[in-house]
Amino acid sequence: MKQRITIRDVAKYSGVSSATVSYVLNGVDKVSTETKERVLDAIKKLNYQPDFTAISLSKKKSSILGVMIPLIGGSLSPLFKEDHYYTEFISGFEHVCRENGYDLLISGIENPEDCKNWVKKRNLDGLVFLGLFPKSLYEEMKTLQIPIVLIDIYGEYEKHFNSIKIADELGGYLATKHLTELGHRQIAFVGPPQKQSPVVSERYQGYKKALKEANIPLDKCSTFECDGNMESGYQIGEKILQSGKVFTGIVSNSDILAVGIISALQKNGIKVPENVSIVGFDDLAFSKYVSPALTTINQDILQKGEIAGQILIDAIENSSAKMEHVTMPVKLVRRDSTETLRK
Amino acid sequence: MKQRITIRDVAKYSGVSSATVSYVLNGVDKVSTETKERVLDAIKKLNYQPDFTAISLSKKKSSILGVMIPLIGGSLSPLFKEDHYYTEFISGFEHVCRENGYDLLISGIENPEDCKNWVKKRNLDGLVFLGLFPKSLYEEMKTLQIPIVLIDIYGEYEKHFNSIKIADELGGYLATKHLTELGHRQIAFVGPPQKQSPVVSERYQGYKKALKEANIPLDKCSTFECDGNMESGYQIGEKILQSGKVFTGIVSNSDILAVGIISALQKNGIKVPENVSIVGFDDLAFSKYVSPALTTINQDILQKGEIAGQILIDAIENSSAKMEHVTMPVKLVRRDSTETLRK
DNA sequence: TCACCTTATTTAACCGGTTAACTAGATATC
DNA sequence: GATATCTAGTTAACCGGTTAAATAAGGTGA
Repeated sequence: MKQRITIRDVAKYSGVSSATVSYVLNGVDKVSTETKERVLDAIKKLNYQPDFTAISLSKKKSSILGVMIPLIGGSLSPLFKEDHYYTEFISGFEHVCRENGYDLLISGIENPEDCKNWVKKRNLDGLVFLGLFPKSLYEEMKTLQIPIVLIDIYGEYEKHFNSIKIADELGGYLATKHLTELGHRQIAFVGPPQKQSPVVSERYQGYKKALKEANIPLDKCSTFECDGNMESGYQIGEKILQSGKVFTGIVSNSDILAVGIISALQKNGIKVPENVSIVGFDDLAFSKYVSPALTTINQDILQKGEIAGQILIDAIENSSAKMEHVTMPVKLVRRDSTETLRK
Repeated sequence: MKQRITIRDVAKYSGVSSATVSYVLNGVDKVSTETKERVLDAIKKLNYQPDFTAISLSKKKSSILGVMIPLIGGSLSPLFKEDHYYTEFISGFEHVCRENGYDLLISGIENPEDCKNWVKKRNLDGLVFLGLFPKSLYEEMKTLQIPIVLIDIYGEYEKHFNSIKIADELGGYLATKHLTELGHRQIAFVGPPQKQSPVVSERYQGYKKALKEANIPLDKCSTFECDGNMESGYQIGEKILQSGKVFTGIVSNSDILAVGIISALQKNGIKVPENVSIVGFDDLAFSKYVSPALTTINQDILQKGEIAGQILIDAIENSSAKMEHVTMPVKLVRRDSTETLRK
């Protein structure tokens, strides 16, 4: 069995103590230039690779960041499976992690205890919460001594953690205004229950605002509640048709939902955008290529992931770092799922 | 600063040595029932959580499995961002990991050295390669003493590692046969270059076989090469139109490509399936909901991830485990992107 | 010349577990 | 009754790093 090259091997080879090697490795300014060179030489010659496990143990710092994703039914939320949001976010996050020597651990979390234990057992240095978790979890997290970033979370817990979100209300507003400007006056809003998700609530506020500006009474429109996945969008699409009400415009809380809705409408002979215009939200990678290409509210998810990583790493390495609350911009991207109202 | 509860605290509390606690924790049959109870009681009372970092160091086993994803341009492959394949796989993989007390680390890999060092520095217990890597990487991996699972890899390296793949040739055959049975005789095959990807090559073999069975000379058809992402599919869609040749059927190497192709066709006034029938490959979560819903070759990606996890964990925990080579089934799922050839 | 800093380096304890080797007492074997 | 084997523990070294404290050598100032 091939033995691992340890710091002591390097020490022996270069004729110094292991402490000196460690100092060289950590850039502690205590070592003479020649010794340093000898050590670095030995490291190269022996192809020494530090063992992060040992470093973690003694420094109590793992250089690992955790990405927490809600579990539903014991499995990563169905959303994870179908929503590019997660992968785009993780791509950005991973990039920053890698560039700074951190690794990322992904885990589904079912209850607060699990999460806390997970952090403890792995000595995680930081955490990002990707998705909506029960309140008790945030409560538990307060007692954790590591930086945490909440993504897309509103409410009381913002105070206690770093947070990144987007201009959700503006997004809802822009989406709706786009439709009113195209002449639509019967506009439905589709999304998960606002009580569950403040993000939806924010977007809904924007929706209401745009309706008001266009002098459209709220009672001419309707809100449809559903889960966040495509299947749910499909079902809500059918429900809209069965509702008896006629809508010429739909504001969807996500592209994922929009795709499901469009699928249901088209299956029932309703054409998008000829009969119904629909605006999505997120501008996922695939939204440009579905048919019709989605008009949607763009957010830079990749960058969101990068910022999350930066905030965490900054907080870890720079103890004077302040709590961060970032609100990222949104913009309307016009494609083919919306058009001027036909008389 | 709150101190961590260690095994020695538990030992002191229950009046035994730390070794005894360790034995209890590891189920070593050396401890009397009463002592065991006392220890377990102390663990509960003190809310002791083992430190996996320390365990990793002494056992040289981290309980962490690595998921390696190719980097392109320093960032997780663009495919990762848009292809549900990855998330579905990871969902399955994560599930098995979690149930067995493993965590998963995700990292983009640029070159073989990185990968090897990564494994060393984190003491990873096992690895899954998700995507296509340069040959030199597999070569390097041979020297690693941990179980590895290759996903969708053909060729010489199969011998040295566990592998999971699907019946690719059959898939290509079924997709093509479906089109010939619908009366199509001008059928294009679209996918990444076969030289790069043996998976594509396999599927192409199936395609050829089906054409032959239908007495369609190969030269009436064409192969189009592209990358694996949607944008690439879109471009190839336009290229097909510009090629001057007329195809009524397209076999696409993936749903991702198919969506891009359809997008391009529709933008140019070509209707799917009225003018062109197209068969995808993978049956991703969203393929049911795009318009038209994709006829495609289904594979169970979630299960693929689960099997990958099982193979790794089995190999880690059971030293007598043999090398595994799994070929998973495929089946045609008929939806709306294909129809009988119109005269 | 002596006391006092600096600087470069070593020593050794520590992080929180595991585990081989040892021990003491009880039980079995001949 | 002497010896071997089991059982239920303990001791202490070890995993591979870090780091506070000790040390040795050289340089300064009075």
